[in-house]
Amino acid sequence: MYNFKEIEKKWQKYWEENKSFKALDDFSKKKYYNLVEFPYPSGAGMHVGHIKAYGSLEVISRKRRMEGYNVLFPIGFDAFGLPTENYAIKTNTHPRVVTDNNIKKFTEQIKKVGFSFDFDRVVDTTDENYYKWTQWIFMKMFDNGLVFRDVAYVNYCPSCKVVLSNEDSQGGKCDVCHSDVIQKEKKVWYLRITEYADKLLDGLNDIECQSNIRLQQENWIGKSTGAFVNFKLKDLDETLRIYTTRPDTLFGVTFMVMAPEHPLIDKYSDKITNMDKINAYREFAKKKTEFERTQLVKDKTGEKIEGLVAINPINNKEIPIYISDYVMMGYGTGAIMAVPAHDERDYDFAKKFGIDIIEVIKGGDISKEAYTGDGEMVNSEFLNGMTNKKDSIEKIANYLTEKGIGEKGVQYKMKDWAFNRQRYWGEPIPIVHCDYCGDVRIPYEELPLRLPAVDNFEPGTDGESPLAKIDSFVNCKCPKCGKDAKRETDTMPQWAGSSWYFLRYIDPHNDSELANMDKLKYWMPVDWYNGGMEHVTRHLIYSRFWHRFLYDIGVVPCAEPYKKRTAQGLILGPDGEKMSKSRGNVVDPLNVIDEYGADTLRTYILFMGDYGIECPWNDDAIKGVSRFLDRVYSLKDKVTNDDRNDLESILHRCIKKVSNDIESMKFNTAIAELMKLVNTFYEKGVTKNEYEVLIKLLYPFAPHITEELNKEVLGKDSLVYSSWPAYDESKTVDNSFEMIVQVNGKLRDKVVVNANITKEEMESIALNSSNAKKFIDGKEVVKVVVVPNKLVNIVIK
RNA sequence: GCGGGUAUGGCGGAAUUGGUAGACGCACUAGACUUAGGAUCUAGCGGAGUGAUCCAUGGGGGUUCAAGUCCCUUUACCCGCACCA
Repeated sequence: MYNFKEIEKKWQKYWEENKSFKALDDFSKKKYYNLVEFPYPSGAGMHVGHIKAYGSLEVISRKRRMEGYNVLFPIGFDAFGLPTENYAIKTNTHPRVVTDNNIKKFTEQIKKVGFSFDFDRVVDTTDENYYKWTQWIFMKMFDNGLVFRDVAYVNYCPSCKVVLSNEDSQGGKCDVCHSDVIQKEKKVWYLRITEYADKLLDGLNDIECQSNIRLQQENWIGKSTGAFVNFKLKDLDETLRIYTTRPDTLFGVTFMVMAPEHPLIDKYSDKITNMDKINAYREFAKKKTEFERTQLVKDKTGEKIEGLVAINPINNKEIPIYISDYVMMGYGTGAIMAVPAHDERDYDFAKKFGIDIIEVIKGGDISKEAYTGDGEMVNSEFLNGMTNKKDSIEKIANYLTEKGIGEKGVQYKMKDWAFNRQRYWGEPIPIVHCDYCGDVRIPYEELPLRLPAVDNFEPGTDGESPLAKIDSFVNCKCPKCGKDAKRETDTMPQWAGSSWYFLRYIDPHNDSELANMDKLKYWMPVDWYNGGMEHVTRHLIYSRFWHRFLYDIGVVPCAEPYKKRTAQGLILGPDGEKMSKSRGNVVDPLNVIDEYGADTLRTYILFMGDYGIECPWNDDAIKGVSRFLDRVYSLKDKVTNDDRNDLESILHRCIKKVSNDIESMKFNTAIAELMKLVNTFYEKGVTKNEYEVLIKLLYPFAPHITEELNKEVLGKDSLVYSSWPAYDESKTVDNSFEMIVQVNGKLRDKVVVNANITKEEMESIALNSSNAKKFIDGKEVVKVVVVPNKLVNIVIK
């Protein structure tokens, strides 16, 4: 085996000393900005998954440099967050120390893989010169009315003792510890991300990405259009406001449902005659876990609210009101008009509680089930006879507006971003609570608002931030009135720092602004962003939101930060299961580098399968790649100074295939093509020029060995800024091809023929081929199909 | 329930977008060189058959000169969202 240890060390040193991957702020050059999701520097160090995640754009970056681009390919660390804090608590070490150690370890490991990152632009979200600007953005949002505080039911993890956003508690589980999230009433800070819902939705059109990435974001934003309708409560000066996507079914309403947490219930508790039952039901609903709620979908529960009756504004009919947990307080208005004939949930509920079912859309059999399809409107007075859903909705919506009983409306599934965490290791929220002035942000000159030193990082028993115990931090003067005030002691969530890091790479040491506008104009937007699918409904949404906001206040030059977004598939353990410590199937990349070298590891990870799809690790298969690189190395002794052109078309086809495959992230077939080329060279010999092509095409995957061979065999300096091989389309075709002869669609013969043969010639050669003749003889030839440059199909009877 | 995806040898995976199914690699088999091999090289490698051939891309049906690829239908698995009104 070639001496990869020596070679890899040598070239890593060379690149570092020559600052080979430094991105230049030279605006005259054509730029390319490749971004990979920066790692969380955990104590476990680098994972093979990191290498796959960075590997794609590593290859693209190396190729782009050879294509003459000024490439920005940065790396940094997303270092605030719970795992570090928990580790700090466990080992009684300061999170700063833990973070510094982990970053150091990670950096060493990244360098050992030979990634071509620009290490002069490293950002660390926990560095005060960085989080100063995270706080600055927060304050700008505060100034622009995008930050508010509210008492609400929020996702709360009882184990981590922390409030979670919707994005952090998907599926009802805590993102960090996976315990069941409960709903707790708390006063929390929110970022008004819903105000950007439409912009985030529209912007998706400007991002080149796989359809599932776009779709997931669309679903997460969850826009629906419909109408709000106000129902009067009988004998009360009160309206019950509901949201519906089908206002045209208003004549089919036979009951209404309020969420258990709906405020009108408490407001009119004196009017409600069965309040004891209602309260009992609310208790029952509260106790249900997310799991139970989803399991009992068919079996609706609820209670009729006695004493409150609604009036249908369209026909003044009296409508009973129920309470049920199938209506959520967090969506729409927390109350619905129920149309059992045309909604499955309402149907189930009506059947169970014996409520009338009125058909207003023809087409189904409502005695058996709800009909949710389209059809002719009936029992609906002025809507009767209409068959187009759009038209009937439009008509009723106009009617509602005219009569002042409702209006068109839009709803989103996405909710505002619960933004505070009761934890130490995060950005302090730069807000002061003053008894006289309310919530006041600190002056910009006071940034950064530093994290104070503490001894104990444990949150308080009531889920209080550890910062609350530091009097010197908490007690301060109100920036507005100068009286005694108290600082906010919660910190920002993990996702804050990562929502704008790609901007800081552009100008990482700027201490007067987030980043210089001229530099931003040059580098932004990010040309290509690769990362994990798991961030599509979190980081990707958040960072697009922040960037859109920064665009609106004129800090960045473009609305959408990313031009193109791709995602890699997971690397599974050798057993085909997700890698995890508890399963014991984790592959340590450092061990692989030790045994086979970084070039083999990098190339193998991209060779193992379709880049976008998960694929199990295979300890044996890596040997094939190791063998391949060995064969490339040994080939150096076969290189001749000859001049020849019999491999010309093979070479040009190979350049074309490898170039195209890299661009479409089909790295596995690109590498397969290079293996084929090496096999050809072993068979037919190789000249210096041909060898150079191989070396250059292989370089983005295996840079160390190719740099070495480039120097040793070709006597050239470095491949970093050499040129990417070009191919000539006209030279990719041979002057002869293998013509396929089929009889009734079945392969019967192969004949090598001249490339510029006519269709007639092809036909006659096919008809006269001895193998085909055996099948044709004695039969009638009905038809002959000729596909130029490919095949002839003889149809017989 | 809704939305999206996948199904090809013993394994990971290819297939110019309707035109030679199984590229490339692993594993395996035989041989060569070796004191030795977890090294290297040569040959073979979907199934059946001595063979010519036949069968084969989850199952069934269809369109076509030609289907892994298009259409209908069915099964299994994976992923995302989930009582969103």
